[in-house]
Amino acid sequence: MQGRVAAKLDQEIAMPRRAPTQQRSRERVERMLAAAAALIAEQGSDAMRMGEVAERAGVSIGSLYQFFPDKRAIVWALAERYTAESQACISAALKDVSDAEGLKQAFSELVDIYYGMFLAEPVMRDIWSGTQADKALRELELADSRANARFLVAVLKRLRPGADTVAMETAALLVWQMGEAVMRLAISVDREEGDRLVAAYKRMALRELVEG
Amino acid sequence: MQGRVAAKLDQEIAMPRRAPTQQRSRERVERMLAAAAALIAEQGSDAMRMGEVAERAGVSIGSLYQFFPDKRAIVWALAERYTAESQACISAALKDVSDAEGLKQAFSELVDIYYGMFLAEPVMRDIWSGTQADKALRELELADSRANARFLVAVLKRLRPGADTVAMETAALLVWQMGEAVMRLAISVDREEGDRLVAAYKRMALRELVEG
DNA sequence: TTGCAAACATGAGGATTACTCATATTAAGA
DNA sequence: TCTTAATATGAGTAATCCTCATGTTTGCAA
Repeated sequence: MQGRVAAKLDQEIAMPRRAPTQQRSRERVERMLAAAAALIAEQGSDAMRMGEVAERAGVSIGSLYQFFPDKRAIVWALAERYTAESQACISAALKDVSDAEGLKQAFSELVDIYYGMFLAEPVMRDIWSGTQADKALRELELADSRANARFLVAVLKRLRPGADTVAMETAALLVWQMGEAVMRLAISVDREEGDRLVAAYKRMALRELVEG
Repeated sequence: MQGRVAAKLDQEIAMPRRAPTQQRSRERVERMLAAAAALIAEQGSDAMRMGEVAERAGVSIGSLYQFFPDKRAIVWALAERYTAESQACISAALKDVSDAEGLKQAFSELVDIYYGMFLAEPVMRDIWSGTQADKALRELELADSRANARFLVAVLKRLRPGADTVAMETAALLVWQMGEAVMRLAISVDREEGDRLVAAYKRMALRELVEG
């Protein structure tokens, strides 16, 4: 992304400049996000132009900047929604796992769901592909991975009560971040190889999680 | 990165617009790359300004564009040098490996060297952190991973002559790309956790490579 | 109902920056 | 020495993010 924006060396977390309080403005903010998502789906977030977002949302450029301090903040807001959704999903899937077989099943399903989302959701794919270049997004992804790792650690503690907690936390975080990397890789090669890579990752991660 | 450049939807591979043939211009190109590297080390490649690169290299902005079609091309040229260097290093380290113990030792050393480079080389760190956002760089990294994976596969074939080649290739590529991801993660958390993550990755990858 | 403050809306314009191009200069071969 | 291709220059172009002065609407208390 972004000329001016990137020049700012202090990449502070991008938050809404002003939270919309009225019904009218809340709807307008929704339209802005929807327009941004559509444009990202069409051309990618780098090619997304603020003027185009405003136009498509039916608002002025000024209104856009009333609620989003800069371009990154829009992408961040979309990313945050995705992480919130997926965290809920992951938490639910792992909540009741109590044995190795259950973990295998749940983890395998989660990976498939994630892979499917990466394949099908251009917006998500674009955002998480560009993650590494943006500090705020990188931090969001890391926080997300840590949260997901905690769900995994909870399961692991039930499976292997005796094992070292720090080692478990390390393994869980590793497994999760590797997963993100594998997804990015898998969607950038042809489908067949992508499938193989995801399957291999699944096997590898499960071995690590189950056997320690 | 960057306004105009990013807007170009056809992200063709960035190659020197004109190869310097005279001694004079070759030296100037070297100065440009050195200036770019210095600026990236200081502020990161996003904050690197073309005008600043030219000024620091002691050339005009026009000369810069004589040899590099755009900003990405400069970063790409630097990245390419790093991959060429590291590939030579990896090839050498794996060339004479013939048993599991040797693989463990060689792989472990390579990971340590890589990790050390990520920690110590701000330019390399910056470039590979931003990799995902730039198609040309992503392709370079993938090509690099594939090349390195081939070295690994050669070793694996010696270790386990009977095993499935495609599975080996998948595992090797996976291990390598995961390694890149782990390095990026490791340098973005505190040193202690980073060390733990790298160690866990090493163990995990070796188990996959040795045991299949 | 009315008045008022705060929230919201607007878009022309400022500022930055990647990149071009017409022109001038230098090197290399005939 | 002459000619041509390579190289050098930097003021100017275009694209785009973001600001801000000004106008409008909403919620609410008197």
